[in-house]
Amino acid sequence: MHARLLNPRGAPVRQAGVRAHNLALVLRHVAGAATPPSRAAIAAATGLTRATVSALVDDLVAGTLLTELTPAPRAGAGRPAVGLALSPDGPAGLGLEVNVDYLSAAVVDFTGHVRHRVVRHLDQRPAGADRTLQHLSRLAGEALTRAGTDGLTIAGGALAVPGLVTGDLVKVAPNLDWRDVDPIALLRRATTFKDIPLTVDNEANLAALGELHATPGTPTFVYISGEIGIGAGIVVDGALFRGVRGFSGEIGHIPVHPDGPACRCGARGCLEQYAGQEAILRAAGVPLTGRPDESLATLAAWAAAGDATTLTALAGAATALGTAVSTVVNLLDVDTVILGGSYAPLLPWLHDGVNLEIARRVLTAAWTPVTIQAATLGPSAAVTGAGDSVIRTIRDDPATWLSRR
Amino acid sequence: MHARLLNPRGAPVRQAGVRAHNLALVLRHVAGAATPPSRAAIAAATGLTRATVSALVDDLVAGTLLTELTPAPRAGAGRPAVGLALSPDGPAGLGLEVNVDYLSAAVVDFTGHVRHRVVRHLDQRPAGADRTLQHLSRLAGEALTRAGTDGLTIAGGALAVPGLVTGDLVKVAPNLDWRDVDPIALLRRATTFKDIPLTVDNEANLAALGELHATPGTPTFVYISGEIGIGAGIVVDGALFRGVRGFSGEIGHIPVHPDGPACRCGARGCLEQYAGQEAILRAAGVPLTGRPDESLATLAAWAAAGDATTLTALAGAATALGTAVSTVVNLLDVDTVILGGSYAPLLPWLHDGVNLEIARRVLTAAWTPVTIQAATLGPSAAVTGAGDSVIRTIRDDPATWLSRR
DNA sequence: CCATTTAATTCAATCACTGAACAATTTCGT
DNA sequence: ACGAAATTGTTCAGTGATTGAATTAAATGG
Repeated sequence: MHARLLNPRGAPVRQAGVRAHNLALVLRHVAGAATPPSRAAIAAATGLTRATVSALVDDLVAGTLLTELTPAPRAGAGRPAVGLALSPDGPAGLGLEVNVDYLSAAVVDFTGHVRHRVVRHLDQRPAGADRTLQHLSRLAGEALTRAGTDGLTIAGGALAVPGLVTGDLVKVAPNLDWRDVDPIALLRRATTFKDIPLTVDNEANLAALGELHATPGTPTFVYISGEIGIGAGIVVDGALFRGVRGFSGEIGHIPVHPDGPACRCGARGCLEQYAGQEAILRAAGVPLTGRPDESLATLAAWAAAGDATTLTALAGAATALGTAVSTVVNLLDVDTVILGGSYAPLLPWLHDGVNLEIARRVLTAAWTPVTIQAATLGPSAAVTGAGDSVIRTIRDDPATWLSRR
Repeated sequence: MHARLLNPRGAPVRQAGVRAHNLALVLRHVAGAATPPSRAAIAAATGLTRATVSALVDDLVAGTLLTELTPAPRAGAGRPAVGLALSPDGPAGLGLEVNVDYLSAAVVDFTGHVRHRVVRHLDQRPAGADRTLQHLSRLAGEALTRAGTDGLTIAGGALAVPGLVTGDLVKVAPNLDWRDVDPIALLRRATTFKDIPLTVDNEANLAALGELHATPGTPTFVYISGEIGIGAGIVVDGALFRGVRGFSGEIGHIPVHPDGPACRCGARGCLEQYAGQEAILRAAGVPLTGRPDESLATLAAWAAAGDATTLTALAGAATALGTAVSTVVNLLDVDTVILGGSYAPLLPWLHDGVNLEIARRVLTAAWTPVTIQAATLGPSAAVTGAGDSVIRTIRDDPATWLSRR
């Protein structure tokens, strides 16, 4: 039984590649361990020899990715083990988010903890990409100076956008009215981002990554983000499934009733028309104040009070959502669906309806019970996931990071 | 820029792993080359040195995976290159297929060519798993003796089944009326399969693999198999997407009209009710003789003759299929859809309807044109794919094969 | 017929991991 | 209190795979 090395597209592998792999292996083990493991424990768990692990750990400690803890009081005889843990002083990631009614920035340290987070609630629709990103730059500046006083090094930044992203380009963000925007170019005008590498991704994708790391033990799931639009992030075996161009997860435009009401996208009967935030609010009769967060609070309050119209509205949304989720499960055979965005607080009223549809429509429901759960990160999932995604690239491939310093 | 080694689940990597990877790299390059490359050409293309490539090629030739061709007449000066090609005498794969109205076995050699193929048309529904697999054993015996006279070594076998497969167990094959069948155990009763490793997989999955290798250059697509049921094989970046338990691709039970006619699965309005073989034949008024192949031929003939009822039936199926395909594309962002099974010969009458729905319903259709094409392998896609899947495991990881001989 | 050119092999050097021996540090038993 | 036992971590020679330069092999061309 020997390990298989899979290098996605035909690149040769030299000895350095072995080292790169094993560095990642050790780092992953430390990150996933319940309690700070010793070098010997890592060796036992990974199958590497203690000698090799020592050498690898030395490299990782020198690169500030790992820290040695003070020897813990140990049970039994023997030299006390020095525990190893991810270094809180290691490289940190900057998460950025542009959304319809707020901007946000966050600093996530190498252990995955959110060290700083700033939010500005403000309708971004009238501003336009240019001013919005200028505003975001200032917000990011605040977060970065705070990170600086902590002595953190920022390894990179990731921007979450509610729209279709290919590469680093935003093709369309319908609710922001963006088209073919290059947000990195616009952000780089600020001196704050002189030499920080930046990436852009869809909001649901990054939120899904955030949830992935917030709930270890569920490496395969679909995250559904219910905002004004409905997006999904598909995570398979701990990795985002992006599709050929990066446009995967457009669950909001799955046809639920092919001849249903017209959708903004030009088609008819899309999921958004039944389970989108605005559709639910309208069906429940909640007055649209222009502040989605307030309207949503009202909806939840009415539902909690048992208002019949509201409950009917939510039941309808749940059925439509359940139909779409059934489609997803039939196609992808995922066993976990995480409901995020505005769905998270509404889950108590959605849960049964969604489950009923799944029981009806998913062919394999009998053998593969599907778990529906609320997102744990709440509204900050996307920024957190964005910051997290930066440090994940280092965690997944520490060798390149170490060689660059 | 150095290569990343990713080992899916934390196994350590030693030098032998490097060799394993580079063996696969060389083999893949030879397999994908338009014309038999020399050692020097491989070195140039892969980035390895000529010395290394020589060593690797020697191993592969010794293991009968590669053969040296007689030096080709070369243009220009210099020592003539000896071309390298996949060996037709290398390990071969046995493909097996159980379907509703036929059994089939095929031998695929290491180059991917089908060397032998046998088919028995016979309704399997009354037989039951036990007798069906006994019958298949005999059929496989024929193919294997023929392979033996060719001097081929059979490395393993794969069985295609129209049903839900987890691991090596068939949970359900509705149209065969199988439940919790262990086909490998039943096949192993025959001495034919004394020590050949066997696997089982869904028919659409294996057909998709067959198409993958028959149409190089399309590493990401969805293969839709229109038989009595409708299944799909999802191929992403050259690999099957199986889902958590292996139940992915159940496209036949995507809800098209959630309140539509009842389906065998217990739900309502599943795709199968609109675009399944029986639904189309019924709508077109083709008499059901019990021989699906004959009925299908009649349908095609009537369509070609311009029969109005038939054309309406096909248009309806196309719309439903297009709705389901739109869902798939919205979710997975694939750019190619391959229609196989009974859909392949009907494509001329389905094409426009499917495309129309995609244009309407796929949000990103403007930037990601979706190609709809007919399967190239025809009805033998699954057996071929099954045989192919065996030699693919060797091609993807020649090192383990070499070490086992 | 010899210079040129391209292909393939040989061989010392390098790099990462292994395995065994060793050093370090603690607990346990008497 | 002290040595035996246990456990962690390091050192070092050995092994396997790749590199790179030198060498051998086999053709063309003037």
